[in-house]
Amino acid sequence: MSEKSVSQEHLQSQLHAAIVERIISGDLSAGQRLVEEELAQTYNVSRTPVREVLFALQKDGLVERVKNQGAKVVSFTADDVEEVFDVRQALECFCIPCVIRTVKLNDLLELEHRLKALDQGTGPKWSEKQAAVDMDLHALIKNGSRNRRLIASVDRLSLLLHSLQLAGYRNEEHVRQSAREHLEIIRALLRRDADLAKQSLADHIENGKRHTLELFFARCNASKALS
Amino acid sequence: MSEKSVSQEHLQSQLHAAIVERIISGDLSAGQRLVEEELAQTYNVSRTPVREVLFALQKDGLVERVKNQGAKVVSFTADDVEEVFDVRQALECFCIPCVIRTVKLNDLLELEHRLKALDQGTGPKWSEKQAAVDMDLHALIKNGSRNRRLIASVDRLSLLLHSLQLAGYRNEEHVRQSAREHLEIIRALLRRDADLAKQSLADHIENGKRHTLELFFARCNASKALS
DNA sequence: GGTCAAGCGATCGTATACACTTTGAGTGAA
DNA sequence: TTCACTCAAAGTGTATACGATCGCTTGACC
Repeated sequence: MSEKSVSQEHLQSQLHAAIVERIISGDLSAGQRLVEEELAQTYNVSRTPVREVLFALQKDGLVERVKNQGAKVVSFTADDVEEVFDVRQALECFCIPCVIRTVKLNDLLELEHRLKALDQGTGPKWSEKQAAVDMDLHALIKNGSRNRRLIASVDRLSLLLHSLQLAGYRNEEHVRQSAREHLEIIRALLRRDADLAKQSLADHIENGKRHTLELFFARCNASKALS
Repeated sequence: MSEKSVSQEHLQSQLHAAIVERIISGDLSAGQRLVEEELAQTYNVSRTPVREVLFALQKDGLVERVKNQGAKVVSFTADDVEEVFDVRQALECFCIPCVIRTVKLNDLLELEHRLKALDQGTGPKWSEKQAAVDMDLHALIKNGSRNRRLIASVDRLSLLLHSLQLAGYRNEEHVRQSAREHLEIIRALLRRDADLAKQSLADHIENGKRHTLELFFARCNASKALS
């Protein structure tokens, strides 16, 4: 009540955001138990809203709950990573025909322009800008579906990947390859070539999966080495 | 405590099942308010588990909740129906390549056999048997993906359709057409022809969407006529 | 007569209290 | 030593109580 500035609006929303943030930032690591009473004290609330937030996080796939045993942050396996990427591929590729019908030419051209501008230069915020293009392109695709359920599903999957710090990081070679793939997708869309765009997007997501799995295994081995 | 026989196992699970059942059976109709205290009294429990169940149902997409205003059974629009079918199409078609790799020949042949047996005869439980084949074929496809997240997503979507009593019912002409489409899909799978199987499945789901929308509009007009 | 604000009831959000389940450490006997 | 059992501690599941919010009605004022 004292340090919190905007404690007006729905404890649960704040709590949810706070805990998601802690999971995504890695402050709460995979497998860690989430004891209701502890969280309640941490945030100066009762167990009731904490329980409901844990419930929501379970449905989001960020925590696992076992009856009478409580909740813990999910631990992903390599299979999980594959599954998430595959579902994402299924959904995003499905968007393509609708995207081709509904996308605004200017949006595509702008993305293409930003990509070309980034092609040579390696300015200060180069990789952040690349990541921004990546996000915008994928947003353009999923939003192009005009299907709120599909959009929500893709967002859930993205959240899962973020929660594992398995999104975002790429080494320069990966980023460059990714950029080339983005350009292919955009050009296929510009040509209204649905099949090519689908194929390019599928390849792109498949590569993303491969890179993520490498990162995943690298981390696994790192943590094994510690023990 | 008195009339309930097996009140041992987790109130929430029982409650969840009970309320889902009431929504699917139509006992709780679209748009109907779900007041926590009422439900609590109906089932002789406190508001606490009721709240958590409503929370879960919201995440399942079966009820809508507005802060400080409570929950009500979702009302579907035609757009919602389209969205659900489209996502299902995206997911199930994506399964095909994996299905072709992993499916057991006998399972396909058995389905084909059952379909052929149903082709002419119009025995007593004819349409139930057709519906069973339908379910088994779609189960075979989604399970063939070996992707638990994808399977869970498809199941959620099916639950949504069931909740609107928009699944299951078909007139004889629809059922016959559906059976023909099933046969096409199975034959494409038997030939290991992924593209053809995808196309057949996509067409099949598209037709299902059309029939469901007809049913949906028929019901809308019927309820308009009442008012 | 219409409009807007205060009051009221219904209902939700949160806090607290109690009951039940699970876990694991400790004890005693084979 | 090992196994089985007991029992306490930790933590979840459920019930109840209280405070907060929203929509509707009422009544005064324009």
